[in-house]
This record gives sequence, structure tokens and C-alpha cells, in this order.
Amino acid sequence: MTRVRFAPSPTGYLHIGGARTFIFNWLHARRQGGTVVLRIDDTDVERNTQTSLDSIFEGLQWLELGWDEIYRQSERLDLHRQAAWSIFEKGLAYRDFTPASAAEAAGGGWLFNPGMPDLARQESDRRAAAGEPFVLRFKVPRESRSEVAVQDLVYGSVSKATADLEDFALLRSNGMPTYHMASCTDDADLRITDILRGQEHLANTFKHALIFEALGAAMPRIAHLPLLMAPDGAKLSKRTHGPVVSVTTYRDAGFLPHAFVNFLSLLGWSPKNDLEKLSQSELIELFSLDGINRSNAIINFTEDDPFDPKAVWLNAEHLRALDLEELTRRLMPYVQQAGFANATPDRLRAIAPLIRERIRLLRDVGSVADFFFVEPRGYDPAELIPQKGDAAMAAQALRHAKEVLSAVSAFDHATLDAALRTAAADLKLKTGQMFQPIRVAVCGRKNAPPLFETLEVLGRDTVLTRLDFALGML
RNA sequence: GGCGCUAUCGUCUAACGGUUAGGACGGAGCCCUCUCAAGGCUCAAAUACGGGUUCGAUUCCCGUUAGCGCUACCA
Repeated sequence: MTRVRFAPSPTGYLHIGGARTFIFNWLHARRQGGTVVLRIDDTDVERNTQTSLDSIFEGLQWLELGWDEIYRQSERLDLHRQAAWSIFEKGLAYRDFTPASAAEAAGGGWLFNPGMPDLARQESDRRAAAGEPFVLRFKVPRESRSEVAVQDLVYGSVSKATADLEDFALLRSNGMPTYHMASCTDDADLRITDILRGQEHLANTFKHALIFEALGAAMPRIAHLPLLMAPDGAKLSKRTHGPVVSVTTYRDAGFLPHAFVNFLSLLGWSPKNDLEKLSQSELIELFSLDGINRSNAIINFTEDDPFDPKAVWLNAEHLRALDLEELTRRLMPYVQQAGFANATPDRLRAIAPLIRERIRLLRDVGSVADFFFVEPRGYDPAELIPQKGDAAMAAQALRHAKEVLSAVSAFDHATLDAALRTAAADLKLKTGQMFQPIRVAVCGRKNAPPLFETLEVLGRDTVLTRLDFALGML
């Protein structure tokens, strides 16, 4: 039984890189019929915040993927400490009494603090009993073996000389386990079988292999994922890139969760069959560790355009594939956010087909469908004037349209289409010259959804009122 | 600095030694058309560099360069 885990630490919001790691884990588990464990890695009490925890949940929930089990490392500290001390008891770790300040002063590049690895057990116990603070360090076996090798499911066989591995910390001087200690202990205890995580952990894997060994636990299968980078090739960060890297930014802009998942799944992974737009079940079906790349992927965004064009395109694709009910349901919050208080589900359901091919993000409904909810008033009267025409032509077209639309027997698009084409011919106007003034009068702008369908949805009274208003502006 | 990993169009990627190096987004153009979209067609655009191995390298090996990561009592 495959068990994967996603282990965010609540020290910032959920960003797109984290979301992708979660998605890959989720897909891998679902593909294998396994279990998704969500584990909150909150062993750094200094930097954890509730806000960040909330925002991580918010982001994960929005993805609509879900998880099967959830744990918090802060509730499992005893287990971690126990595990750490068991390593100490086996003689594979030692107390390091070097003050943090002194270690810092010694500079980087050290493997261990002088004198500490070989401190006699009695002496170590005595100083600890005396209350002297210490860090528990893993004693890297540099004499007994020359290297640590791991089989990575993505990167293949990777190894590192023990001579290049420092004696890393297991327990901090405040007694809290470090990430390495807590993570490995929990992976073992929670019976995690497959670890998929960001490539930034590749170098840590050698330490982890040593910990698993010391614990007498089997090393899970491990696969590192190439990283998501900013357009300049730099690491994504809140500080330099701001909210554009936050998952909630995508949500607020009106990405469909699945479109977003689809987009991220294609960063660093390929189904190798030229398919781009994939449903959730296709994604699960196709997902394979074999398709994961080894090089980092850049996600495109700029200050004025925060979203990767491909993400937007994919979203539009999925938008078009939605059935009308779901589209309406998804649209509603954005309609309200745009301030169209008079919107009802029924009305939105009528409008949705007219705008679905014209919006790329759900929030576009605010700018694309505005005239269905509010009277267009702010437009420039000059817009009413058709190509190769003048104000007189516009007025003529609008007046005739008024007559025709008042008289027409049914107010459906087919009838309106026929009637207005006849009207144009009567006036010896090109269709465009006839329709454009009407469109602007009714929509308040030149670019809008198909005219006859729009008129039908708006209804006779509204349309006539707007034609009158436009006439008044000429 | 040391160690590890990586390197195909602007971006995401395909090509398990032999292809006119394929697809997608974005860009340009044309068509369709009541506008805008959508859709259809076309074009521009890549194997980082230098050595090997091989009859033949995007593909295998070495080096250079570049990028990323680790080198914390962060994760």
C-alpha cells in the first residue's frame, strides 16, 4: 500500500511550488490507489504562525484534491526525542556542548566541533546533568564507510562522500527535534512508503539515509522533484515575488482549481503524449514518476501580468468544458465580488453561455458581463457611430431598430436576427453599420458577446430603454 | 569556497544513437464573422560551448561555462 505525505511547515503561505509538490504526491497516491498524509512540520516554534497555517489549509482546500490523514509534528515531539535518544544510546550520536555563538565564529565548512564527537560518555552525562546546554548531533561514520548512496526515482543513483557530510543536529539545545530528526522519525512511524519532495532536499537525503539506518527503519522510496523558479531563474519567494506566488492569488483571480492543478502538473512532468488539457481522471491515469524531469521549470509572470499565459489558456480551456450548471455556480462568487448585487442564478445561467468563450478567468465576468447587470452610461457617444458613417446614420439605425424591436412578435435571437437584417437592408446599411450602434447602445462598448443573443437575454424593455438613452446622446 | 544536481525554441516540453529535432503557450499573418472571442490554416523560433566514443550523436563519456540546491540549534 502506497503512502505518501505532504509536509508543509507553517512559516509562510502556501505557494505554487508547495502546491505542486502536494499535487504530485496526490497524483502518485491516487494512481497507486494509496493514501495521502498531510503532515504539518511545525517543529520550528520560532517561525510558526497560525496565519500561515490557516493560509496553507485555505490553499490546499481550494485545490479540491483532499487528503486522507493529517498529523502535526508538534504533537509527536516525544516520539522524535525518543528516537533521537535511541540513536544516542547506540553510540551513533553525541552531545555537542559548543555554544551556538562559538560555532558560528568558527565559520562554515566544518564537519564537527573540535573535541565534541569523542567526548567520553561519563563526561558528557556529567555536563548534561549539570545543566549545560547542548545540541545532539549525528556522528557521521567517516571511518567505517566512504560514501552514502541513495537511489532516487527521478535522479537515479546519487551519492556523497561521508568526508563531505557534517555532523548534523538531531535535537536543538531547547530540546526540539530538528527537521531531519522529526521528518525521518515520522516518515518511519507513519509508514510512508514514497517520498516526493522538492529537489532542495536532494542533498539532505544522505543525512536521512543515515538516520533511517540508525533507527533501524527501512528507507522509503524517494523521488525528488525539479524546482519551480521565477522568470529570472531565481527561487520563488514571498519577499521578492510577492503575492503572485501565493495559491490564493490564483483562486481570487478566478482560476478553476482543476485548471490550476492541470497547469502545475505539467511543470516538471510530462505525459509524453502531447496532451495538455487533462481532466482529473486523465491526470491520475497518466501520472508516472517516469515522466518527471530533472531540470527546474520556470513559471512565467511579470509585475503587470502575474499569471503564466499557459495557465490562463488552460483555465479558459477548462472553463469552456464546464457544464452550464457548474459554470454558473463557479461564476456566482465573482459576479457578487464585482458588485452586481442583482445577479440571480437564473439570470447568470442565461448569460453564462454568452460569455464563456470570452472569459479566461472567472473574475473576467466583472468586465465582460457588466452590462447585463448595470445600465451602460459612461460610453463615448462617438462609439455609436458606425464605420464609414456619421451621427445621422447612427441615429437612423437606432430609430429604425427601435421601431422594429418594438414591433417584433417574439424577442428571441432567431427572430431578432432576421428582423434586424431586414432592417439593415431597408436602410441600405451594411449589417455592421446597423448592428454596431445597437451594440454600443446596449452594451456600452464595441466589443461584446453576439448581439442577438444578448438582446434576447436583456429583454425588450431594457433594450428599448437603452436605445432611447443612446439616441439622447447623439 | 566545498559538495551535489541540472542544461532542447522566449516559456512548458517530446524525441529510450539514425526524425526535415515534434507538440503546446505566447508572437506574427491569413481565413471565418454583426464586434470581440472561439475555431481553422500558415510563419518565425531551440539541442550552452569544447573535446572525445561511434559508420552516425539532442541522446553516451570528459572538460568548460552557466543556473539551482545543500553546506543552520530553518524546513
